[in-house]
Amino acid sequence: MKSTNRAMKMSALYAPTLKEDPAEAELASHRLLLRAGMIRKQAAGLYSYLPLAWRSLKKIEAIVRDEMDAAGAQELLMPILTDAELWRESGRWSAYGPELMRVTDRHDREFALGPTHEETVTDLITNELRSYKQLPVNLYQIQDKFRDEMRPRFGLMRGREFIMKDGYSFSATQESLQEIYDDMKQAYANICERCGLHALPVVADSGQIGGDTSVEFMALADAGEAALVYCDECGFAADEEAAATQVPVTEGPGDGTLTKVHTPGLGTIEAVAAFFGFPENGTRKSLALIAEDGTPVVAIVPGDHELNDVKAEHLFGAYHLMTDEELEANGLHKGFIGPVNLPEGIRLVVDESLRDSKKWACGANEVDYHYTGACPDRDFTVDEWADLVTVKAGDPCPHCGRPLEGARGIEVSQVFQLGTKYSEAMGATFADENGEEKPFLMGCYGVGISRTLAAIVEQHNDENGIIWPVSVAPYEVSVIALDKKGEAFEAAEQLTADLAAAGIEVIFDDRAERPGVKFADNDLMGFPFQIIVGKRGIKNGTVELKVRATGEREDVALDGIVSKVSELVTAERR
RNA sequence: CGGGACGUGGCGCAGUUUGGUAGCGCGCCUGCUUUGGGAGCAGGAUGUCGCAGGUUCGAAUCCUGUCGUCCCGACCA
Repeated sequence: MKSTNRAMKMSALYAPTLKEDPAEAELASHRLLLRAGMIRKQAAGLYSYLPLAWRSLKKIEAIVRDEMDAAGAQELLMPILTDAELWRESGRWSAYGPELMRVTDRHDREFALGPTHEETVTDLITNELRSYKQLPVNLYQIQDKFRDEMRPRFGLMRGREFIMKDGYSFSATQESLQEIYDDMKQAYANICERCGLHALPVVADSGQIGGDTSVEFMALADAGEAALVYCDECGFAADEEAAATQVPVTEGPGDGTLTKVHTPGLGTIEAVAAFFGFPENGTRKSLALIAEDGTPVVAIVPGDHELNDVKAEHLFGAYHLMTDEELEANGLHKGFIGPVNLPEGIRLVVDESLRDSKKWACGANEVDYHYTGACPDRDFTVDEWADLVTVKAGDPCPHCGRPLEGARGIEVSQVFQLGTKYSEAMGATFADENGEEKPFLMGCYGVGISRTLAAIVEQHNDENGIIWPVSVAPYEVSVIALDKKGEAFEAAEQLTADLAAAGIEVIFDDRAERPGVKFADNDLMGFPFQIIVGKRGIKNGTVELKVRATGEREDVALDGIVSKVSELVTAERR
């Protein structure tokens, strides 16, 4: 089947643009996609993709398919509706919680609208893949996914229905899984690059197993929901919540003898540091909390750092900070908590970074008093040393020691080594070389297609609208006819046809609008190259070429414009 | 789910405090003029004021309930 490259007429295009910012949109991507007539909301977290957006989405999908196929993955398509039985087998019917969209058929049989397809794909292959000789297999699909988000937001960024590429690999050995995982990681880096996204592969899981078993690709953007730290020097990057590093600490004031200091009303780190004339890092932050099992705990981190919620949950389960009543019941005083003279029965857990520090400035467990020179083992006993801090910008890189940069990011994709989690739960096994039944080693690999679109807009826009990278632009070139008829209009019409014949994706702004309206709409929609055709230029045999990204314009001879634009476009197709 | 805000022509908003004939800008339709950065003049159409009850002679406005949307937080492509 040969596809014909047709030019689109903007007079017929369904892309209702908005002059004013929609009240509901805050984020640049959300606002601009709405304004450019590319998406419309159906309900919270549910969007229609209008023709322009759909073209861009199909281009992103094409890039993803190309990279997947090149890496040896095979595309298939599984049902969106998935049997509840499968979810019960894996334990996720309950574990997934209210986020799973559930439906019931006329026979009262339960189903879920797939939020991801580990169960379905495992069920699919389990009867067919019987031998290690058939492995590995790597399958993927691109389809709509459903998640009943507690808070859909930011337009396409977090929807209840969204387009995802989800892939799953089945291996006989860890080496094979690792190999596919590495290939997928590389493919994902290529995808971001080809979509014009500046993204970092970020360690997502602190890795109890060790090594990198999950990496998220974060498109850097201030609007991103995730905070991350990264190192420009060695390329290390980690989710702020997952990052682990040795935080440098300064010693507190004093000569090292335990000294009680009257600090009336100084119940904050800031006030105490100021009082001693010392950096906040020289103080110790003590937090009182109740672990999931009810144990009262005092957790201590360097004064200028925060307790990491995720790490704390690993240690204490579903913990909570003590309320005022609980503090009182445990004999603790808000603002003056510390490791010395801790009431009986309170477990003391301290961040690793403080292990070698011998002169602590900390609360005295007495209202209006602090200690300086408090020393572990001599003045108090630590029950457990653990990694507790939230790493922040400026902390040393765990690999090379240089200061980490901080940034925010949009998680556009993730690769993950699942191991035998699902295959074991669902009894999916194969026979190995020795005829022994073993659970498959699985990996899963996801790309948020619709989110990628939003992330691209987030990174590529200015006050006038979207600036599409050529590789994902709905049209590569727009031809703007300034006149509604006559010689110049006909020249524009002919030029459009010539560009289309040259294999360029072109849209012809033939609307009976004033020039200002056309310029504004074309900028808003963000076509990378605009060719402006007016009678002024046509008289001299020229048209004007405008590059959306730079705003540069230049007059180009009409008979040379097709080859010139072809060159420019081809150079930037990826 | 907790906290906050908001639902008024297609879009953006005023009007609600202090109840009394529903308004503005943009867009839309018609005509004339205009035509290289969101035109001008003239004329015109479009609203059960989210929904349901209630109070009142009278409700966009007050009360109760309900639905929806957005923002902040806990989860995730």
